[in-house]
Amino acid sequence: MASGGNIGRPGRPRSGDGRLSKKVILEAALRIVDRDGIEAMTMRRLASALGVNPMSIYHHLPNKAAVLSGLVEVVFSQLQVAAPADGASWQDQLKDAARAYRRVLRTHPNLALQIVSDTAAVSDVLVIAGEPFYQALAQTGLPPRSIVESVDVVVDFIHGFMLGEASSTSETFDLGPDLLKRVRDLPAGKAPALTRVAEALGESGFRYEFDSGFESGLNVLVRGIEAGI
Amino acid sequence: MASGGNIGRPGRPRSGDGRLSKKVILEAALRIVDRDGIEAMTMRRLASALGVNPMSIYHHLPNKAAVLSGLVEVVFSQLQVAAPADGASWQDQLKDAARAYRRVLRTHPNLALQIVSDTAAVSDVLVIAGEPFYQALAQTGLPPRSIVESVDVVVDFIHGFMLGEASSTSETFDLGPDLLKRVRDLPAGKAPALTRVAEALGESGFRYEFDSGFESGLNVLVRGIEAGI
DNA sequence: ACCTGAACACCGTTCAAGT
DNA sequence: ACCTGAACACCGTTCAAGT
Repeated sequence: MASGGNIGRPGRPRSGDGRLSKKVILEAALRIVDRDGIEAMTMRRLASALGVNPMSIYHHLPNKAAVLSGLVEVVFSQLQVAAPADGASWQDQLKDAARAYRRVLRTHPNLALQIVSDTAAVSDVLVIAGEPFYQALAQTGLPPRSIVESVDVVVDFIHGFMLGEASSTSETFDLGPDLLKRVRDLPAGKAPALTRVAEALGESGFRYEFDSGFESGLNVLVRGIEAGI
Repeated sequence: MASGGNIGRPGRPRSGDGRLSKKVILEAALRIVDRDGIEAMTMRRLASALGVNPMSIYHHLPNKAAVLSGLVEVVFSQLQVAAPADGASWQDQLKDAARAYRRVLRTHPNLALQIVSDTAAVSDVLVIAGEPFYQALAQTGLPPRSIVESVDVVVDFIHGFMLGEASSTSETFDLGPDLLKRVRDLPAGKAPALTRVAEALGESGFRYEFDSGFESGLNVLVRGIEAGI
């Protein structure tokens, strides 16, 4: 189904029949990025994954940058926010929009850096991806300018958060023991406030949970927006 | 001064005398990144900027990744927050810490992506860079766990913000006309809330100012943290 | 100890040629 | 119109050799 009426190995067009297209190229590229990381996505490896000459790709996409931008578009087009439950508060709608956005980025962690930094490619789709955020904030009664600023701070937070999350592998990022040790090795009095917090939390307390970290960030943001109304 | 008792062209050791060192290598690398961007920083170009064989660098730094991580450390070591004015509220201290952090990243915009994504290199210096944030939040009376979460949301916001700012060049990012056009080209009813905001602001209203965007983000965050006390 | 030259296994992309 | 092969100007890094 992925490549038309193809009876060969699934998902991989038999060389000769399944004509190359932007769509199949980007699908193959995304597969490489997801499996082996962004640095593995070279034009030559992409071509060989497609069973094709490296130069063939250039008939459908002008260069490597266009392939990567194309991937950003593909991923963003997958973003779907469930229509908000009718009775939901704007606070909950805003949080749902943020969670949906995070969910999409998490599906392709190896692409996160590209997504978050390829502003050109993003802004093409952002007018659609951003709608749920505007939808939620429209109900606050805030002036348009404040709505834009509120969306920005939420999106910036998500981007920053995703960078941290994407560069880690496990669900929980265990910097407890490591951080505690580093803090203790510090010249005395160099970072007293951090030291006090670290000692109070102890080893286990510093274990970072991405899910709860994300939620607590959302809480701060929502309350901050509320306070500005 | 940059390279010891050197009488040759300033800042550039005469080949032969000024022995290579991690320090001079990183200084040259940072110059390349600042001037020509991160992708221009190749081992071969770095070597030629130093007037040296490409392989010589490997005697002081194990590989290219180490050069880039080294740059992150160099930049972070420049971070200095002025000691807080004695009467300053924790809110103002937190904002000052954030502004100082942004200021450092802005000094090397071409390195922003690397800084924000090289978590390993960052965390080495973060125990020191983070202190002003902990200092400020210690005065809130929040429990240690909440302090950590508050620092995280602020830092994540700054990181996300910096990505947007670094990938733009001018002070003000003028997506007004462009965005308005794109919104109007949208299938009707596809993004009503965004459309309403965009029309209300008009072309000029959408002109994005990074400085005021950053400040309004800080305000939301500070008020959100206040509300959690 | 520090530096080098030649070499290897890659890159992205141009260009002229094939069907 | 689409695909290809050979070639160009690069990469990062290893290894053996020089001082």
